[in-house]
Amino acid sequence: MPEVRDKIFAVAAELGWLPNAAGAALASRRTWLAGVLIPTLDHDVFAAQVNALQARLSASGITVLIGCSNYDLDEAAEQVRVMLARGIEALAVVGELQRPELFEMISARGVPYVVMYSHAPQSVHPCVGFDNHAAFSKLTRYLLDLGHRNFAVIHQPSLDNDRVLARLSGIRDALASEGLALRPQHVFEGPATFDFGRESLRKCLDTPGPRPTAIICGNDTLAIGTLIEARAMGIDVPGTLSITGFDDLPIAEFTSPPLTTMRVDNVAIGRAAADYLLTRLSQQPIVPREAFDAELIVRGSTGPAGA
Amino acid sequence: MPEVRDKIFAVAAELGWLPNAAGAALASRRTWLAGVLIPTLDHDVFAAQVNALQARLSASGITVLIGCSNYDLDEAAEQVRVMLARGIEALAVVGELQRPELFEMISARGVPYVVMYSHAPQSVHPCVGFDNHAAFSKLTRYLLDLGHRNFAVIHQPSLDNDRVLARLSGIRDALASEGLALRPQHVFEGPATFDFGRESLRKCLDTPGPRPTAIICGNDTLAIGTLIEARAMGIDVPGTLSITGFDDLPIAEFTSPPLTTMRVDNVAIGRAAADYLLTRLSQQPIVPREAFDAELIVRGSTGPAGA
DNA sequence: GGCCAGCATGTACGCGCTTACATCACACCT
DNA sequence: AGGTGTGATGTAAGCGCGTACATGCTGGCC
Repeated sequence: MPEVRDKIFAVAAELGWLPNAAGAALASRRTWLAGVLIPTLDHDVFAAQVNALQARLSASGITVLIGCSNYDLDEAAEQVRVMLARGIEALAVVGELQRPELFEMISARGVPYVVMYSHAPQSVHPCVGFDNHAAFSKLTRYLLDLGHRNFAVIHQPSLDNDRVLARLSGIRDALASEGLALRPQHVFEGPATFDFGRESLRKCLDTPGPRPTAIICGNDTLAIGTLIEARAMGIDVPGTLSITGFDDLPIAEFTSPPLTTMRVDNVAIGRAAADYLLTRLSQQPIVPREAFDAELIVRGSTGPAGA
Repeated sequence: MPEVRDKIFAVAAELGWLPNAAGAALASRRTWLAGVLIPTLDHDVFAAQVNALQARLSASGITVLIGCSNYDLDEAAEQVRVMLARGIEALAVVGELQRPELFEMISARGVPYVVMYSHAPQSVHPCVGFDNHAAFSKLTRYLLDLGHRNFAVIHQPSLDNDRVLARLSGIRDALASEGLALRPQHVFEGPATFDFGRESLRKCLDTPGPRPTAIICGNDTLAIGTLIEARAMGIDVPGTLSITGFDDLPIAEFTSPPLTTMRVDNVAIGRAAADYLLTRLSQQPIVPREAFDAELIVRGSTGPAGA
């Protein structure tokens, strides 16, 4: 009767007793803890991933420790250090651009890990995510096919951020394939806020020389800011200016005009990351890396160049 | 030289050693763990609070365990149980409507706790939040002063949710003070999505009898959905219909018309909750409950009735 | 020079649990 | 009837730390 144990636990719980996890961890050398390292919870994208990952792992009885790096690599490594000290048995980390010691620490302990969100084809790490470079190439390709030749980019801080860096090079490579390049004055880097999008558009249009006919934004927030400002300035979108975003926020469908953007299934990514770690934990054969796709959602904010 | 210890730790860290938290916890009877229980990470409001709380606590060397109840009271109690088993030394929980055993468990262990986000004046629990009832009374009062007499409400699920319940009664009480009441056909309860806002507006206007001149929405998402649909239906906002939200999402400023809503400083709430727990943990005298205020942000989506 | 206070150093116990192993009882087979 | 295997039950060791206490040492004082 193995259920006896459960009965004991049930009655003990009624008496207010709970097993002490520290004792159990020490004795069994199992903590049932996993970690997830993200830049911040303040982005829907990461919150959705973490939520899904946590739901999956907690269904398997494992508790997840959430660490926020605030986009700081040293902070990220430090967070992993404390997670390791707490005995995490698996780790999911957003982005593969990390201090080397981060990966060394977890490898030295034989802790299975997975890089979430980004997926560089030639990465040395197991990844569950999509190819940022390919996604932005596809997006740029779409605009090129629409006849655009003059581009601007408004993007979030690229420092230490492989996702943003990959997106930029995805754009640049697609342009280069047509012999085109970005004018430095047409590249704006700053906080991912509505205001930065607005302000960048104004600066962009104030720049002497040929105006861009398409603006690629690093995410929907920047794109919506740009859209707002374009509207305020009386600029015809997409008539004289096409604008794209990334993330497909729920609101993107309802801006005016509706925003052309790209969609990534963050819930699926979080779930897949959890599943990967779970199979690693159960010593089962390693499943091949899952590559997600960023889907282009064409709406009203983009159109033919010079229409 | 107490710094010797630090040197040892530093050199040990270089060798790849990390202190085992389970061992430390067992021996010192301190886990340096705190918990936070929220409905879901998928809402900016909670994500912001958790982010702030975590930042504050982690600065004091304490790790926070995040539990998501998915708006399920049993799940909430279960989450607290596992947190307790893991040895949390403090707990912040969103909402005071919880299974009694939840509070019993933490009280039995003498674990300090605080209710976040909501703040009922006569609550038996320490609270760090704002008064949902008062906030929606204020909002309703504002609309009444604008001459509105005919209201509709579109709100999120109220089951087991003290915040939503308090909001509804705040509206009802304010109306009652003018001898008014809500027609049941003008109250719509459903998921907090754009779509539910849109669909509710359509149903609302299809309802025979006098049409409302003002619609109070449970949050900005519902309000924006309503706004979108009103626009699509060619309804003049605020000319023939006033619409209000709650949360003051960044986008609220940029809808057309801009959304009248209420703002709550969720970062400050998270921080204050952390501070409260920290002082309780340090055995210092208990500071008085902090009551936050929901600030009314009047924008273009509201105007005089029948203007 | 001896004594003790004060500090540095060393040692061992125990936190609460898991688990491997020893013990025991029982039944079955030869 | 004795031996052996199976399963139930009991026992004790030890996981990796913190800490309280014992021990050793040094210096200052009478």
